[in-house]
Amino acid sequence: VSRCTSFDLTVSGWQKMENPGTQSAGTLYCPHPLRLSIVAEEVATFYAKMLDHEYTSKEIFQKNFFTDWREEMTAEERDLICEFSKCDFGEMHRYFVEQSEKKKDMSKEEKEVLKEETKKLTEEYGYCLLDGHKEKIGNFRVEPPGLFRGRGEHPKMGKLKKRILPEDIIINCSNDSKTPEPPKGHKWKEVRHDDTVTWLASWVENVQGSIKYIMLNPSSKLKGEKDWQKYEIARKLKLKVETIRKEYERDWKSKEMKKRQKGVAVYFIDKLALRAGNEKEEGETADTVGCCSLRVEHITLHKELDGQECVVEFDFLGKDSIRYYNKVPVDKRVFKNLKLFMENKNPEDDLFDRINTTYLNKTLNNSMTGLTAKVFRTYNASTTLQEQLSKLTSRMWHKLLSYNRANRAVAILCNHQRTAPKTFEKSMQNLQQKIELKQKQLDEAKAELKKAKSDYRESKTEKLKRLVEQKEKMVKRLQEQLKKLQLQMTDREENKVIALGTSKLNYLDPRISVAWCKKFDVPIEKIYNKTQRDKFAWAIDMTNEDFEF
DNA sequence: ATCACGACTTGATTCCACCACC
DNA sequence: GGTGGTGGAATCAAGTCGTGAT
Repeated sequence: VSRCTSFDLTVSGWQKMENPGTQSAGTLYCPHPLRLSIVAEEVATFYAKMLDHEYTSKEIFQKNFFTDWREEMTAEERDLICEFSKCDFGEMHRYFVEQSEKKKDMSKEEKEVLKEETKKLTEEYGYCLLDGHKEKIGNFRVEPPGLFRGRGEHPKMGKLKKRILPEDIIINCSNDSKTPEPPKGHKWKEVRHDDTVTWLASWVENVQGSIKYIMLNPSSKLKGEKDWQKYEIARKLKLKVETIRKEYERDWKSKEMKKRQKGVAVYFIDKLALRAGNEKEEGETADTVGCCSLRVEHITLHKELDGQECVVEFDFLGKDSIRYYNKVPVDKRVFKNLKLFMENKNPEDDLFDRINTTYLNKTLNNSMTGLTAKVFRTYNASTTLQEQLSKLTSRMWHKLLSYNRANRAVAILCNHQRTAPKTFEKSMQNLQQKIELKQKQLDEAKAELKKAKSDYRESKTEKLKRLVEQKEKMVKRLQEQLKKLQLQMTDREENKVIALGTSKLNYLDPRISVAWCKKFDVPIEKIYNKTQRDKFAWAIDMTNEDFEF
């Protein structure tokens, strides 16, 4: 813990203390400033830094923060500071705003020095040796203390995430390697030599009690091999999927309710690429669901909707509290079953009350070794990309736009969303302006062409003929440019709340993209940036244009 | 069957450096 | 030369799924 500066936390509403007691907690006046102990001050700064963030205004966030903050206070501070609403973090906040201004105003040279320092750190700590190969580490820094920000309505938002000390950290390295030295005056919690796992270091995080790991970068051989395996299993599913579909269709008629539920659940997972939906501890996390944890309240059945029969309307919060909303026409038998599953249940009851992910995965594994619910997502995503690419790629279209569209189809399937960029509206307006300008130019060019043509009809000179040709060319070029801009506009509009990155990185067999690039003579750099090329090096190496997922 | 835990993948958001544009 | 827009990297939360104890 280091004190960068000393703040005065302004606390109002108390009378002057005659003798506050300790040296660290200074004199408190009403409503004058209070000097905090180092530990309490640091925690206070965590909050102060976030002041203009929306979640600091949330009651749960404030409550959790205040409770944890008070635990870090000295007894005296705890006596003085008992009401959150009377604390003013303004001065601290201003300090950090100033700091970031200062950082921005640093000279080029100063920035260069900093850059050099981080580079040195990366070189020293950012790599490890695995089976004699130097490999990049993904996250080689321990997570710093701060306030926990969960996603969605997280019951633990605002809680203090404590500082991790060497005494909390387990090091995992091989027997014969040189054990990394702990910082001076400290010891590691443990040094072990477990070659059945891939992590290099771990610690237990205090908010959720979960284990955090230091692991290798996706570019490493270890991760690459795993990635390749994943896609191979998904390809195996492609060969087997018709049989599996017949299996679960049979389940829809089973006299065992459990089997029926399983059959419908797998149908959803297959058709809609839903996640498995493990059960979660209530009150510990945000209330989100996946397939197996769907509740009655998350679906609405429509015998008929918008001219379609047997429509299921899904509306629930999935991973990261991202809303899944979809209206899907389903098989009649599925529809009937759903009705049955919902009978005599309350909205908050489980839709599939007889099954869970463990059971579901067990039966999937019986159908095909290695098959689990998530394989369907990978399979579905990669197949969709391949289909869309062959459907959309044409000479007429800009190839990258085709790729984007195919990628987008997958992102929509997987419900990968993002919050629209802050600058979205503005950049759309700019584009719109460009389009209008281009349109005007085109109109003018067209008029000129018309005139040139009529001139040419008047007197058929060679010169005028060339003028007509020239104007025709001009119109054509402008038309193309306009079309390109409009396409770009559509592309951007369609991408407003869709995130392409996740599917590209985790669901799309890179060999599909590599093969497509080779087939259509698109440089791989147009599709994958440097990091991505490193991660997918295995695929770039082994794939030719004939690859089929 | 149920549970807790451990390891690993997947995911949105935030941060930051760079580059086109004025 | 400043600046704002953007893509890529970093961050760290939140899933999936397997294991082993009860």
